Amino acid sequence: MKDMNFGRDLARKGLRNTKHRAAILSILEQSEQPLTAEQVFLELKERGEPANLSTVYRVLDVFTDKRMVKKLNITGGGRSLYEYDRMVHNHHLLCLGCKKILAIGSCPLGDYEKILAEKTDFAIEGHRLDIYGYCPECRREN
Amino acid sequence: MKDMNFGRDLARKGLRNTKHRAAILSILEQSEQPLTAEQVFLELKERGEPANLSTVYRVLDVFTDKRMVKKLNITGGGRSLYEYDRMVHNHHLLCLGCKKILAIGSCPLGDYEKILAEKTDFAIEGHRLDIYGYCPECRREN
DNA sequence: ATGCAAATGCAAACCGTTTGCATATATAAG
DNA sequence: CTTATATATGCAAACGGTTTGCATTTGCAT
Repeated sequence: MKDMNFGRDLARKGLRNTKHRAAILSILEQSEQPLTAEQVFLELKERGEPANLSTVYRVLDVFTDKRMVKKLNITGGGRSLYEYDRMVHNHHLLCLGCKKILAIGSCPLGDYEKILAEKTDFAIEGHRLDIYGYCPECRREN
Repeated sequence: MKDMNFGRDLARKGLRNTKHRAAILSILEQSEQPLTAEQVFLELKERGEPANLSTVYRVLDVFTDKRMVKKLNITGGGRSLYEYDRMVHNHHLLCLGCKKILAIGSCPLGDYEKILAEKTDFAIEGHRLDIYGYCPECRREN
């Protein structure tokens, strides 16, 4: 967080340092929540670095390829979310009321994957786990 | 499986017994794999009960509402899959090679959800867990 | 400073899915 | 069995998020 140098991060990944890319990376790095492409697009406008929506998609794609950003499909259908990749394995807890998303650092699947690999003879590469429920605030409200 | 009466199942759910609905339910019930709307559409044609694609979507929606079918978003983006709901909690193991999907009856998340509920004060309602890897056949091939 | 590969803007295409409306059909009432 | 009516279907058009082709601009190596 402190003293981020996104230009250097881009160069390290072999990417050109453009203001849009630096801005998008900054937006995602600073966001508490994963963001949609459109939210990134709108935030760029607010920051005075307006970009075309297709540029936003292209940049997010590149970042995803380079493992700088994670693309999430938590909501199931429709739109994707993007979050800054802090290089930790995590999952997400989604509030069905206010739709807020909490990142969860722990993962209960290590042993299970081993058991599953034995049982099925699959080479397990990974998993997706999202958990949903109602957050304390939303529980209080109804 | 034996002696299925889909017309009766439909009536029990308050749905009219049409040939498309009975056929779609039968197709899903007999399928080893979850199917896309288009696959259902094509199979209907093969069975001599051709339906419009929008009808297929509407029927799948109704079935999903009535909990006769589960709508899956395993692949992340793009298309949804539909599977006959056998009323058991399950997860899916997807082969990244041949894309086949295995249903897994076991679920490792019971205790974890309790712990998470305590830690976060969320009321946990459910979760989504998909696991991916390479099946025995695909492992052998490369 | 300059040349070239890569990034961007713009508009149009894309693809899975949904919708409005006219017609056809299943079911309940007589 | 017939009829009335609510519901299901077909068709074509719209939709929403995302992608793409192409002309223009920009970053960066030289």
